[in-house]
Amino acid sequence: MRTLTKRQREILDFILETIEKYGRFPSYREIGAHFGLTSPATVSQHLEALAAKGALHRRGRHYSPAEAVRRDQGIPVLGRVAAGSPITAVENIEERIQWNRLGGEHCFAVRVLGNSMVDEGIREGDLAIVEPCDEVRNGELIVAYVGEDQEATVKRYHRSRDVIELRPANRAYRPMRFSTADPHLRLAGRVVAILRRF
Amino acid sequence: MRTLTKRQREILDFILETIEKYGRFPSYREIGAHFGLTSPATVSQHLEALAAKGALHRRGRHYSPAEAVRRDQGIPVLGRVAAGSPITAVENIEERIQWNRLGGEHCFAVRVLGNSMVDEGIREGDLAIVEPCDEVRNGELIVAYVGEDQEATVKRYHRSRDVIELRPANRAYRPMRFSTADPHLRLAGRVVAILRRF
DNA sequence: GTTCCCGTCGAACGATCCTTCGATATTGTG
DNA sequence: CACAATATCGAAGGATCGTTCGACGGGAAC
Repeated sequence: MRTLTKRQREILDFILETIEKYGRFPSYREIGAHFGLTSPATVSQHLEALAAKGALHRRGRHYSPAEAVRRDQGIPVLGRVAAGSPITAVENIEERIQWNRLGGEHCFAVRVLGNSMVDEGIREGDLAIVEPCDEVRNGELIVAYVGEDQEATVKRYHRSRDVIELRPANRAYRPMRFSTADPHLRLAGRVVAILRRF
Repeated sequence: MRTLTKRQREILDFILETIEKYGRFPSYREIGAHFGLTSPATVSQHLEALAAKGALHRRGRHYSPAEAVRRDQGIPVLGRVAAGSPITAVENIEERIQWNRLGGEHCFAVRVLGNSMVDEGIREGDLAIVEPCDEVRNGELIVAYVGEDQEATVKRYHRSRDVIELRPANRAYRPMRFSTADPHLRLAGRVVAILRRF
C-alpha cells in the first residue's frame, strides 16, 4: 500500500470511524460535510486516490476498506523474523488472532480467584474466557459456579458414575466432589482461553 | 431487546456479516436478493421490526446495529453471580474486555518458545501481546529479538549503566547480558498481555 | 517557468435507494 | 372464530447517491 497524503489519511480515518460507530459507509456528502468540502466531486477524487493506493477496494459503486487498514481484523502473530527486516514486516506474519472468533457469540469471562491452578500457569487475576455449554469431556478445563455463594471456579472436570470431581492444579489443594445432581454445582462452560493483562 | 423471530434473526445476521465483510450496510435489494425476496417493501418491514425490537437503531434513513448485537464490542467479564439469577444476567457484568483496546493500533503477538518464564505462569505456546516501544522501565516484561537468529524472547528487562540484562523466571535458566549497543539485541516492545488458547 | 500533482468548486445527469400504498396468505393467541 | 403479528408481493414517486465535466489555485519538481 503506497503512502497516503495527510488529507487522504484523515478521510480514511473518518470512514473507518463511521463504520465502527454506525456500521455503514459514509456518503460522499457526509464525508464532505465533515471536512467542509462542498462538492461531492472532491470526495470522489479522494476515494479514487485511496483505492488507487490500495487503502480501499472497489466493487461496483461501493468501496470497502482494504484488510490492511481495517481495525477489527485482529492482531498479527509474528514468527521468526527475517534477518534485517523490520520486525513487523508482512512476511513475518504467521497468522492473526481473531478476537471475534476467540470469544464467540455467547462467550464471557470470569476473573480467576486464588491460586489453585498455578501449576498449569493460571494465576490469580487472570481472565478465563468461557464458552457456555452443558456437557464437557473428562479432563477439560472448565468454569463452574459452586457452593452457597455460587463463586466462579476454574478447575479440571472429571466425572465418574455418580460423582463429579473438580481437580485443582496445585498440590496444596484438594479436589472438590459433588454428586451428579448437586444444585451447588452449576457448570458455566469450557475454558477456551486464558488472558492475563498487564 | 425483545426476542427476534427466526426470519428477523437471519436478516440481522446477514446485515452484520455484510458490515464485517464489506464495512457497509447492505441495501434493501441486496438483503432481498440474498433471501429471495423480490420486493424492497418486505425488507423495509423487517428492518422496522428489528428497530422496534431494539436490534437496530434508526437515524434518519439509516439503520445501524444496536450495541447489544454488535460482535466487536468485547465480551463481558462476570463477577460474583447473584443467587438464583441466570449466569449471564446483565447485573453480573463487571466490565468488558475491549479486544480493540487490548491490541492497539500497532500491537502484534509472538509465540512463547521454551519455558524460561514458567515461574511467572508463562508457558510454551502462549501468545505474548506486544506494544512496540523503544524504551521500557526496569523490571518490565518485554519481548526482544536476540542473537544471530533474531529469535523472539520474553523476559524481564533490567538495565544498569552499560549492561542490559534479560532475566528469566526459572531457576534453571540464567540471565542474558548485552552491552547497551549490541546489535544482537533488538527490543520489540512491552508485553501488555498473555493469551493462552485451548 | 512550465509542468505535474494535490485539493477544491459547482452544476447537471442518471442510477440507485428507501418509502408508501394496497393487497394477500399464514400462523398463533385469546 | 376473530384478531394480531408475521411474511410476502408489485408498482410508483421522490429523495439521495455517485459520476462526470470543466475549471481554478497552490506548491513542488525539473
